[in-house]
Amino acid sequence: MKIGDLAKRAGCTVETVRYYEREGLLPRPERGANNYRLYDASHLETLCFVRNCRALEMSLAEIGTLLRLKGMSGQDCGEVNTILDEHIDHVAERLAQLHQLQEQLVSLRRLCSRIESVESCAILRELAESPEGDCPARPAGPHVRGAH
Amino acid sequence: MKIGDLAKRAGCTVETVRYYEREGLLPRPERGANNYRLYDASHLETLCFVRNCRALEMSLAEIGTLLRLKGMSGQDCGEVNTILDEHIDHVAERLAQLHQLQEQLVSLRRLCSRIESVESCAILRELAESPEGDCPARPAGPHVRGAH
DNA sequence: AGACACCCTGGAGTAACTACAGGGTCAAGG
DNA sequence: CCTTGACCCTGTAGTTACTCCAGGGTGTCT
Repeated sequence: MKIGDLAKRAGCTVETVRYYEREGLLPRPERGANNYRLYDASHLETLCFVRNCRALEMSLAEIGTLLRLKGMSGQDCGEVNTILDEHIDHVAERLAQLHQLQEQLVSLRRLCSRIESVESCAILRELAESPEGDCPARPAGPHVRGAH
Repeated sequence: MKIGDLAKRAGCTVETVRYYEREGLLPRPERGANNYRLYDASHLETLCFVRNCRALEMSLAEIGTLLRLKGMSGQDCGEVNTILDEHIDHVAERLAQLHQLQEQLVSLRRLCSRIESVESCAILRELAESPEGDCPARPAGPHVRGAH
């Protein structure tokens, strides 16, 4: 099958397919007399593998490692499990970080309930504060320490 | 003050300060006879503003807009609130997405509890599945549809 | 005079694509 | 036979928000 068919079946663009080939995630396929790439079912499987991993937001480096492990028959899948566990931890950390961020944003947003002038807007004032009392432009205002 | 002092007070690197200047977020400061940049308190305030916004993961484009609004005295802060609301929505969407991702990852991980060969590992099999039954390499295996 | 810390400019590198520009190939229709 | 349109090719540049040099100048201390 040609690159357009492959891409459609895997749900990505032809540019992405060529990109994966350049990055070494997809083996270089045969070429027809017209220099078109010609793919078979195993290419499709590999591409689906990559796209599924990307949908789970793994990095291409992680996916490359998984593909190498997948190809080493006789090997056990302990490393696969480890990579997945690490990725799960990574996502958990990012989730915690975003939760905290969301709280900070919401409490910042509450500082200005009604429309005021930009000079008196407590949001803008809060955002101009220095990390450790170092921004001397506005000496000391009402300000939500602990919110961030 | 010199760029190193400014950067230290705002908690960032000198490269980042110069980058913000290039991007138009920080006004071009005066230069000394030695061509060194010379900053004052208002530069520090602006830099703190940018860094605080970045800590809240706003984009530099959003921050630029906020800075322009902040500078237009006489203006009301309705647009500021709108930008913040949109950013909060954006973070909320990302949070929901990551929650779903985490569930998918955990149920994928459960497919392989003990160490097996890479040929039989259900994680690797699941990851090779096509989006719509299109990957014909392994005709039909036990497989957790609905997990993703 | 030398060592060291700081400053300058300009350019390359990061992740994972996306979007061309400029060209070739192929099948169908007029 | 010619054209149109859909596909394919290579190679390069752009995206975000920095980070990290290379190669050079400046300022202070000993």
